[in-house]
Amino acid sequence: MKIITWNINSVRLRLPLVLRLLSEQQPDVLCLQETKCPDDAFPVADFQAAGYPHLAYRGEKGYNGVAMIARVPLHTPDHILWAEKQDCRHLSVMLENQTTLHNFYIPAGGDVPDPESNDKFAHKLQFLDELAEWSDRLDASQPAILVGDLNIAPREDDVWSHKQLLKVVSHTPIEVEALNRIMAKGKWHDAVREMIPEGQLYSWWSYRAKDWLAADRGRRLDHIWVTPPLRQNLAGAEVITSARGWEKPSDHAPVVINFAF
DNA sequence: ATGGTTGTTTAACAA
Repeated sequence: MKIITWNINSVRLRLPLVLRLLSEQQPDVLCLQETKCPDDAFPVADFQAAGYPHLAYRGEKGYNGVAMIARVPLHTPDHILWAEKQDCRHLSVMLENQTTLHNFYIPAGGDVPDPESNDKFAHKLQFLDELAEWSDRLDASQPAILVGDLNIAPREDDVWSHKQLLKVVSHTPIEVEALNRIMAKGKWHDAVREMIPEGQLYSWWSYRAKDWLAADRGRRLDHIWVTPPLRQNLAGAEVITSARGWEKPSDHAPVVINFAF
């Protein structure tokens, strides 16, 4: 089974890129974030025609939005509301093999890494607090997968310069420690880093760079986690960096996980 | 030290 996560930054504008990824990669499930698409405008027929009849989506006008595009059935779509907002930032389904799949879009958090002066950063930290409490209550003996744009690059080799990003939202100690506290409980394991344990690894490159590839000032903001029962089934991970260079790209690249079932 | 780009929706706002 192959699952891909991708922050698409408008599913309607980038529909041709999504269809290209489905065709080239043939994932069983593609999880999208930042669809920026109300549910009544989701391009259902295009995905069905591409061989992906099973869809789950929660969108809103202009911002946020999460979706799953699958060639396998997606049962009991559900969601949780986080940090006292109605944002479409979470979507979960049950797969045929009784594995729960969670798709998250964690708030970016604005520019200033101070919750006192920046409401958006306070919102991000509250979201992370609630994610920690929710993870504590999770039955990790059951197979579950968590994917999405978590908007945090936790490791020094998840960013182009650890030192230069210490005060940049996405790599500040307060966010990184919040994420690491969740991981330290042993409920979730970083599946991508279990498959690719060493070296620089990024999934996002800013639009503002003149030449994103030459500068290569990336960050690993997109993640795939699994509960302990699935660790033994991990069979490879990959960032499709080339997709960042496609025509009219998202600023995020797709992240792939393969399971040996 | 600063500005740099993109998408949605139309002058900001979010990322």
